[in-house]
Amino acid sequence: MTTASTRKTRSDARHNCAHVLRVARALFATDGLDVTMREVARRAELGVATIYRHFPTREALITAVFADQVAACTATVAGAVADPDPWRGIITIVDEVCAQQALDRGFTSALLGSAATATVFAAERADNARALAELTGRARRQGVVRSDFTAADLGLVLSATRDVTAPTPDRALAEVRRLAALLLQGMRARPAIPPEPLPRRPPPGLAPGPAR
Amino acid sequence: MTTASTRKTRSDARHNCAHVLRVARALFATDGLDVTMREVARRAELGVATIYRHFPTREALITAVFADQVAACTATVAGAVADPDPWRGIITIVDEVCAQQALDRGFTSALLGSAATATVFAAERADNARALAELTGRARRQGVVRSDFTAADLGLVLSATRDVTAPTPDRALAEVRRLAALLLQGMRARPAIPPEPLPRRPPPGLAPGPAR
DNA sequence: AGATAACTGGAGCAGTGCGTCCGTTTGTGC
DNA sequence: GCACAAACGGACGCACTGCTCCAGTTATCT
Repeated sequence: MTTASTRKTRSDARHNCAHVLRVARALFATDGLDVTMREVARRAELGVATIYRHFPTREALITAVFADQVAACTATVAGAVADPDPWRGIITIVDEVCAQQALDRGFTSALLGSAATATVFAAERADNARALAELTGRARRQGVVRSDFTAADLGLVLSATRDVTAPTPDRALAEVRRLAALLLQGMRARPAIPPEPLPRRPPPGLAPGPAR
Repeated sequence: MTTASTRKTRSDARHNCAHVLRVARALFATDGLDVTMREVARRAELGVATIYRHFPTREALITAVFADQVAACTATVAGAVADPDPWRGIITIVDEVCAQQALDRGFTSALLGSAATATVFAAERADNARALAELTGRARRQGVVRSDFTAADLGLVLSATRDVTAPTPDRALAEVRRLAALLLQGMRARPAIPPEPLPRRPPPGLAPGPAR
């Protein structure tokens, strides 16, 4: 690690590394993050040990696979925050991130964290949270979103589109877009209808509850 | 099965069955559906075999645990459909179901289906879908929701609140309510702002995509 | 071409989950 | 009280997952 060996990394190793990355990306995108290492190996037509040589652990593989997508996402957020029109910035973020989520089943799990990946990309998540806070604050001050809108709401929106299940990617994208549109509509500043009183919970005894 | 045995089921067996059901309900509610059978047994202070005697399979246990909650949910939907005011019906459904989802981590997975439970409660789901379709149709015809609103949208709303993660049940409930409020706001009929054009996807090359 | 270090693949290890078997305990009817 | 079927509990089998070991292969440098 400190001193480079006399030999360079063999070309087939480099090729296989990239190949694994490609295959894993495709698998994670279609089947989600809980694909087994054996399955990745099988689809790459390689042995498991080969994968483990390039990516010492499952989590490392996930991190490597999603690194650039997460970076792109962070860039999108940064760009949106820089937008002089905060509302357009919000639209951009929601639109982009939701599209990413719909087209790649693994992406959301990797970024937001799931059972398979505890704390990967925590730093990026924190950065994004800060950026989102600034953006929502500005939007609220400019009065383009409802006055009680917070960064937490925007986070809520982004996690609401988490697992919209649909048979095909096209339909998933359509559904996520639809949901995002509804939510953006709900976020807009608008004095017309008050934020929904949500009155009366009619039949008591509806929720038996945890009984704990 | 055809002829009842001379003996009745032993009282301890009945007691244990109910006890397992109670414990499992509590565990599923707090920890989600992927709780181990061993864990259920441990918490119930019983052997695993005892659980398997009363509930031949894991899925059977889940079904038994959530049967009444699903029934209550279906009843809520039916009641809401019967409401002369379709908008209030929609609010009721969203409110009730979201509350249920927030307070019981297992409920949504059990009803909507997840990795752990493939097709349990499929019939109830179908019934609810029919009811929802009728309700949304009526709401649309009466003009209380945006003209392009469909039953699929309502389903989207209900699945959007799926896994809102929060440290405590209280906070989960608050977040889900908040999300539901935003969505209901977005669903309302309103000519003011058009349904969000969602223009320009600025930086190309944002989504590397599955590369498949 | 030949030496050699790096790379590879599949068997194997440890851990975990669901569901079962069987010897032991216990509630129940007489 | 006693007999006995029913219920119990924990060890066990089987399948699967992340990860490692080691003998065989192969690209690269001279």
